[in-house]
Parts: sequence; C-alpha cells; structure tokens
Amino acid sequence: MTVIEDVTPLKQSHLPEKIIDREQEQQLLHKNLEVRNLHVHGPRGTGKTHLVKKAIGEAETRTCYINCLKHDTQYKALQQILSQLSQAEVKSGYHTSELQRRIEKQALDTTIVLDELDFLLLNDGDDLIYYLSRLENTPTITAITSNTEDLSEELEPRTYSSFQPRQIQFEPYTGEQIYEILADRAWKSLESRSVHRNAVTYIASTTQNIEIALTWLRTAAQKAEDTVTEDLVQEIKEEAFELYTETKLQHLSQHHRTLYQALKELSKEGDHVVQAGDIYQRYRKNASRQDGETLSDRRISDFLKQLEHLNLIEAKYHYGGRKGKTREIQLNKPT
DNA sequence: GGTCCACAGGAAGCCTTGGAGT
DNA sequence: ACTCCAAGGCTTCCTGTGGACC
Repeated sequence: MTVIEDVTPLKQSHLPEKIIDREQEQQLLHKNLEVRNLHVHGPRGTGKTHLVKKAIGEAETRTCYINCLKHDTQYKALQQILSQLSQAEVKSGYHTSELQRRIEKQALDTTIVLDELDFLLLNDGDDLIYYLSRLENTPTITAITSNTEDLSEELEPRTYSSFQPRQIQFEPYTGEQIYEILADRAWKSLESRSVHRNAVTYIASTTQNIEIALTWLRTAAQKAEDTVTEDLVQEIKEEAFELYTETKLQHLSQHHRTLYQALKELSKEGDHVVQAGDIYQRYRKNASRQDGETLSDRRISDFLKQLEHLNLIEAKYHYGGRKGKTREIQLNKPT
C-alpha cells in the first residue's frame, strides 16, 4: 500500500516547469547569465542550483556546469570544463597550461557555472577565477556559494577586479513558501487527499531548507499506510534528517563519513559539544577498525572544515584560554 | 610576566598517477 | 621501455594563538 503515484516531483533533483516564489531571481538570472559574470549567494536549500540549472537549460550559448565540491582544484575544474566543451573524457597528466591552451580554443561564447565555489576557494585559492575572468574571449562565469557572502573578501583584489560579478542574493524561504512548494509537489506526486494539511504545516514551520523539506515529505509518503499525518511526520523527523545528511556526504570520501560518524557517536554518548582532539581520536579508532587506513589529524582537520561548510556541523573557534587553540564542535540539526 | 594548553593551519616534501618525449 | 614532468593526496614539521593559572 502506497500513497505515491509518481515519486519524481518529490525528488530534490526534479526541475518543475514552473518555479514558485522566485520570479525576481529567475528574471535576473535569465537576463544576465549569458552576458555578465554573476555571484549567486544564499543559504543551503534556497533553490540557487535549481534556478541556475533551469537558466542554463534555457540559455542559447554553450554552458558548462561544474560542481566544485567534487572538482575542488583549478586543475580538476579545468579538466571538467574541457571535457564538457570537447565532449570527451580528459585524463590527468597534462600540464595546467596545456589544458588552458585547449580551453582557450573552445571557450568562445560559453557560460561557465561554478557551483559550490566555496570548496574550491578553500582548497586551492582563486587561480581558476583569475584565469577564466581574464581570458581574451572571456566566457561569462556564474559562481554559486553558500558560505561566502562577499567574494571581494575571499578573492585576491586583482581577481575580483577582473571578475566584477553582479550579486544575486537568495533569501531563505518563509514557512508559507515552503508550504506552497510542498503542497504543489504533493499534489503532483501523491494520491489526492492522502496528505494532512497539518503534516505539511509542521514541516514548513520546522525547516527553511527546501531540500530537507522535500526529503522529509518524500520519506513520510514512503512510510504512510494511506495518509501522511502530522504524527507520522514528527515520528520520522530524525530519519529524514539522517537521509539528508547521507545525500550530502555521498559525494565525499569514506573518511568524511567515518569522521561524521565519530562526532555522532560522541554527541550521543554525552556532551553534545565535542573538542576537535576527541573527534580525531574517535575517528582513528573507528577507521582502524574498519579497514585499517587512517589519515593524519592534519588532513582530518581539513575534512572537518568541509563538513562545516556543508552546514552539517557547527564549530566554535577558540584561539586561546584554558582550552588552548581548538574548535568546539557540535552536530548541526539541519533546519 | 612566564608558562601552559590543545590544537589551527601554513609550508615543504614524499608518493603515486598518467601523459609526453625519446 | 625508460625518463621526465606536473598534479593531487597526504604526512611531517613547525609556528602561532591568547586567556588561565601560577
């Protein structure tokens, strides 16, 4: 017994024909995407990627979409750009300048989207942006970030001055907007009258992140005997959050997942605020039990920062005092 | 005011991978 | 087949931090 007729509209990846509540942003994107550099910024789950992808689909120029969470160095991003432009796999081993030379031959009238740019900046600096924004037949670049509000603070002055993006800000969804979107998706996806209004209201009043909201409603619908009730929604809250974090972690390494698991264990065991050193210790213990391979604390420290950027954990930095220089970390209950 | 805390995070170097030249 | 080169992943080493405590 299931209330789902077609699960597609409830999937986060689904791009509906009509997008609710983002008319202004959509227009800005449509008007500017192909003619000038853009910086799209806003918290997670506000529809940035979604709308940019839709704008790409409607663009007349060629487009490249790079997810910098997966391709977090200049080199890897260049490989992706070239591979999308030439429609062929590009292996490693070439000199960066060789990739750049080949891209320059092809990059005419191209729009390049760099999603999750924070991760590339964190890992490899701004060389990629500098290079792309100074190309002779300059492609237009759209950078999407969740953590970096003001790129002029993160980029070298010389990079920012040639990049000069127009900023498009995405505000968090309001409860009413989340409600409206969920209701629309539920109507397309589920049997009629199979969702209680209170159930949707509860989700909409708990989270401003549409990605979480959709995961939540979808999970509830999959569990429902014949109706999605508020009780059911409340009951599966934790499970839905876990599913959301799993999808966020799936693009990262097993070490990231072991690290996250270590923090989860420690916060379950008592203190919900944990010190970095304790997490490293637990990570080492768990990783060596799993397959023996453990990474250094230095490396894991970088991974911890990535989890912070994904908004999965919250870190408070101490630069002195009785605790010394450390981070106090807690799980982020995504809202 | 000197020492300690408990790491953060930069720099340098090692190892592996894969293309290019001979 | 061999050597050379460049890139990323990772480790090792090291310096810096600033309030608490003596």
